[in-house]
Amino acid sequence: MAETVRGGESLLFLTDEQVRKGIEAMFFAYRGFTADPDRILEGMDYGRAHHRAIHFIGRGPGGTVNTLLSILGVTKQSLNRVLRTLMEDGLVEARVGRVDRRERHLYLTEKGMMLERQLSEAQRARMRSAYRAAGPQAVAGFRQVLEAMMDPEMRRHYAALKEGAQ
Amino acid sequence: MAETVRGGESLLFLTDEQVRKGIEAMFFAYRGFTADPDRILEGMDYGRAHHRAIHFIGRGPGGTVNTLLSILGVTKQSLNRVLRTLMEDGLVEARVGRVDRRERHLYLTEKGMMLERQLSEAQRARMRSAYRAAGPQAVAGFRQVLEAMMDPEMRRHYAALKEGAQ
DNA sequence: ATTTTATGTCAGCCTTGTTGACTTTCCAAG
DNA sequence: CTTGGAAAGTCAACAAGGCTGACATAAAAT
Repeated sequence: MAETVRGGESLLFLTDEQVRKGIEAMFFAYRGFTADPDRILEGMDYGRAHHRAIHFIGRGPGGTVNTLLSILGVTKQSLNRVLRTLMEDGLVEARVGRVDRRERHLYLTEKGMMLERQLSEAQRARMRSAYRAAGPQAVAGFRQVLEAMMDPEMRRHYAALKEGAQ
Repeated sequence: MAETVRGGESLLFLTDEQVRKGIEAMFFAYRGFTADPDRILEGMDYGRAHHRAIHFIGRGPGGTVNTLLSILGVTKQSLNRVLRTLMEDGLVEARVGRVDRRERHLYLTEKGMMLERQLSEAQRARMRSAYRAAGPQAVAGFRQVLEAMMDPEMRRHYAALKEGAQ
C-alpha cells in the first residue's frame, strides 16, 4: 500500500477503509443517541417525531411553524399531526403572531418543559459521558466533522442555534 | 458562571450548552449522512432499510441472518421483508450453511455489489469531504466520541467490523 | 425421542413520512 | 377596497418500515 503524503502530512485517514469505518460509527452511534429518549417515550403516546418537535420548540421558543418545518425537514402535514397531539395534550402552545397574525409562534407549556427536560437529560447524560470519555480535543474534532457533513441549509440552522446559545 | 477545573484542564466542554450543541450536530449531520443514498434509492423500489442490509452484507459476506439481525437491531420479520425483495431481485444470495444446514449465509451477487458500490461511493464522497475539511486530528476525535456513544453491543459489532477491515 | 435453534411466513398493527386537494385567515399591493 | 398570494390548518389516501403474535419447517443438540 502506497502511503500518500502531502506537505509531510499523511492522508491515510482518507482511505476508503477509514471512511467506511466513519460511516459505520455514525450508524451505530446514532442508535445509541436515540435509544434513551425512545425508551422514555414508549409507553407514552409519543415517538421520535414528538421528541424532535419538543426539542426544537424548547430550544427556540416563539419560533413559527414554518421555521420548525424547515429545521425538521418534514412536510407540514406530518408536523401538523405531531403538533396537534402535543397541543391537545397541553405540552405545546401556539400563539398568534402580533405583527403577522397568520403566523403561529410555538412555546412549550410548563408541562411541555417538564417532558423536554426529562428527554433532554437522558440524552445529555449519554452525550456527556461520551464527551468525558473522549476528552475536549476529541469533542472539538467530533463537532468539526459533523458540521462539515451537514447540508448547507442544515448548517445554517445549526449555526443559528449556536448563536442563540452562546 | 464558575469555571470548573480539575488538574488544570477546563471542563467547559461538558456544560449543558456544549452537550446540547453536540446533540443538535448529531441530528443535522445524520440527515446529511443519509441524504445521498436516500436520493439514489428513491425511484428504485428500495429504501434505507435495503441500504443497511446491503451495506452490512457487503461488509461481511457469508454472515448469517442472525448476525445481520443483531447488527441491524430489527426483528426478523422486518429484515425478512427486506431480504426477500433483495433476493427476488437477485441482489442478495442466501447459501445453506455447510456445517450447520439451518443457517443461511448471505452474499451480494454481482448485481448487488454494483448497487452497494453506487450507494457506498455516494456516502463515502460526503464523508471523505467532511474528513478532508476537518483534518486527521478532528477525525480521530470524531471516531472516539462516536464510539463512546454506542451501546456496548453495538460497540462489539463495530469493533468486529474494524478487525475484519484492518 | 424430544427439545431447542435458525429461519421463514402470514396477519395485523403503529408511527411517521409522503402527495394532493381544499379552506380559512389575513397581509400587502394595486 | 379589492384581490392576490402567503401562512396555516385539515382531510384523505398511501407507503415504508418498524412492531407483536402465531405458526411451520428443518436440522442440530440433548
